[in-house]
Amino acid sequence: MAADLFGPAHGPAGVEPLSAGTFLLHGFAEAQAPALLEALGHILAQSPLRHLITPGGQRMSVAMSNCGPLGWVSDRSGYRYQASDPETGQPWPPMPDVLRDLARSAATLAGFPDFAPDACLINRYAPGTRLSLHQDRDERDLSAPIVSVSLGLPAVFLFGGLTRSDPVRQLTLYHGDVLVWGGPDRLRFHGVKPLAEGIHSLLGAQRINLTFRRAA
DNA sequence: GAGTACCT
DNA sequence: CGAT
Repeated sequence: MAADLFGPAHGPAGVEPLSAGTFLLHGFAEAQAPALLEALGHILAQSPLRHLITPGGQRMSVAMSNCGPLGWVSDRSGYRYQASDPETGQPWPPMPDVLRDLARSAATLAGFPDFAPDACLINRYAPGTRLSLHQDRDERDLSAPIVSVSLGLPAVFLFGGLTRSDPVRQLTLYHGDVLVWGGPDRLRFHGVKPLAEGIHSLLGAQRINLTFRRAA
């Protein structure tokens, strides 16, 4: 019957609803991982990973870069999106089609059709790297979802509510997983626990996270 | 407008 | 969050 061919009646196979506007696409990017990493190599040769400084003056443990028309940056003056890499003065590298198309198809599967990201934040986690609980609220367009692609070592993702004190769920994100949140969940607090030591067969001792947004 | 994904 |  249809459920055998197309998955269970509650949704496509491999799409796990976590909340009204949040979906975990197990292993959705796994087959594309080599192509994604190839594209990433070219991007990072133009705009290298670097540790940004928070407005409070602290060095972030995550190493970041961007591709696409806009990139997220933080320094002593605050958080913002901008069209050029402050490190090089050049525009951020273009967003390769393989990245944009992956994000778009994942968003569609999660119920957010026509997702057209104009920013892709690239985060590298080494063992011990963490990202404390925060909201993605620097984007002008909050109607578009966030699409998060996990590559390499697994990480414990923290997924809270709409206020900082709401209870926080923990879920492990594995290589190839894609998490999509939007609509009523778009402003949920989230973060990542310190990355555990390990060696991934493709990426070695690191996790790479790609986060696609519609910033403008 | 400040503060902010930083720290204990 | 607070000031307006």
